[in-house]
Amino acid sequence: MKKEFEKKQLVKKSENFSQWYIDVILKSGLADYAPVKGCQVIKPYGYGLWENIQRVLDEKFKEKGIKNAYFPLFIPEKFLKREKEHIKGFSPELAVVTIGGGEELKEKLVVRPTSETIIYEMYAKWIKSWRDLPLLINQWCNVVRWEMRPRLFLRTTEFLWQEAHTVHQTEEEALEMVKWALENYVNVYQDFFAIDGISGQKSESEKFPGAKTTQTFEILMPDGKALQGCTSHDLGQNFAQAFNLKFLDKDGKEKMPYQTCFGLSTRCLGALIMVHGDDQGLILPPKLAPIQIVIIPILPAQNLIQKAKELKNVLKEFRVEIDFTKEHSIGWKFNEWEIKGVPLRIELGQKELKEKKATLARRDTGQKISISLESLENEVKEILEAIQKNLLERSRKFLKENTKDVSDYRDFKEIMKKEKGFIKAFWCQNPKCEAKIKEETKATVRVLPFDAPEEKGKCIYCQETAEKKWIFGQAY
RNA sequence: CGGGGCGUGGUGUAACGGUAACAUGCACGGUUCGGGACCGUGAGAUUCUCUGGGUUCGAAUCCCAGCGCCCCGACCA
Repeated sequence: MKKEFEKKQLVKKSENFSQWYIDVILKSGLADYAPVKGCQVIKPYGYGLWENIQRVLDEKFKEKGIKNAYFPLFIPEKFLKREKEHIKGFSPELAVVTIGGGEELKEKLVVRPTSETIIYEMYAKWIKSWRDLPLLINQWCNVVRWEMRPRLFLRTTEFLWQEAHTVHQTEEEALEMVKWALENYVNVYQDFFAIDGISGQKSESEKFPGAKTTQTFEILMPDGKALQGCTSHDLGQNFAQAFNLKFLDKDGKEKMPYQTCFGLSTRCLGALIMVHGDDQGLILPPKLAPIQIVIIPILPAQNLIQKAKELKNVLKEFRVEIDFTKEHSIGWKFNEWEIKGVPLRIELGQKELKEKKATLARRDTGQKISISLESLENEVKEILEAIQKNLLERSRKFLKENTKDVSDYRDFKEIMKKEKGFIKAFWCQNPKCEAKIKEETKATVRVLPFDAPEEKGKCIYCQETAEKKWIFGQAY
């Protein structure tokens, strides 16, 4: 009896983090393993989360004038080869179609790992005049990258994302877009995911293959490892050159435009799961939760069900679900909805009904509060906001507590061996030091924070002169 | 690609070389329900234990080969 009971429990987050991560995804119904290695099925509950993220981002893109379009899944291999860095970066992880309709293809087709090349091939055709710029297009799609070591959400062979590709007349305008895109992501992470991180620039070795510079938002996971939350790239004229993008400017001269691209993938769900979840399961921030409130009638009594329906109506501005099921005990239901991470639970029993009250249970703190039914709507609103805020604060606190200023390489090694986390340290920007540090500590340069002050210091590794402190961490 | 683990009802497991069992889940009926309740009935492996060989009177079990998945590394805008 006891044994079976325990089997249904999750592994403790603190005891076996990676097993907990898998358990919580499978048991909460976010996703399931697919029959193909490295591939997963995103189940309705997980897809609901993704849809909420899509909705938020899509709205912001449209406000900015970015329009959605769709480009093909297959990319002629030769397109990818046009930009040297690009093909070098992606070739190890490409899936390639060699047979079509039963016949060997003369020109192999790559299943897109990202769509720069096929999109820019089209852009070259569409852009003629300065009047065609800026060209601001986004697509929601799937991409395939044949990674050796897949992990649910974090690195699946096929994943979903959004990739925006913009073309501008001037470099200033392109840089403004790169900045806007990153800030937009950061805002979404903070306001909706309730996750804080560090935004800044990638090192030469870590940037996107083919980009001039890459900006990113680095998030710290509870196990001390870092996760890149999104990317925003300044492509300069690299691809414009490779794909022969030109336009006639107002002055009648033919010019080469400047490009950017930026993306966010379903990997962000991995961050969401890890950052907020606890031993009981997921904890979803109210703004993204597919179900914000679950109402549980303690008994399947008619008057309780009736009341639950009334309450749902009162709370119609929220995403509410009533648990009508009769099969399970109340304890079972509580646990089930906790695994699913629903931010707020409303318990409704005869006791509450008699007192014209409801019992509210917060998922983030476990706290139970008795609320008068009359003021329910306002109270619920406030509590959901409080949960959202609390989650962000927790994330901030964790980030702060686990970002350490280090000047001695011995300390650096020690920290990376034990608790990990972010390390702030001077780096001379020599790739050799970067490589050595990675070899010796598994940590890589994650990001140069935008707010890093100009200072005088010595590289943590080689002791040569360095001007900025970079953030190091072990990456997912 | 290296190391490890595992392939048996949907899931988790069991079975000395002797002819697949238990739990859970599922379906139906009933009793329950304030933190993972219970009773009864039933379906579900089924050319039976991932595939292909071998040993044997007899293989889920032993041997060989392969395949697959998971975990840990290496790799990874």
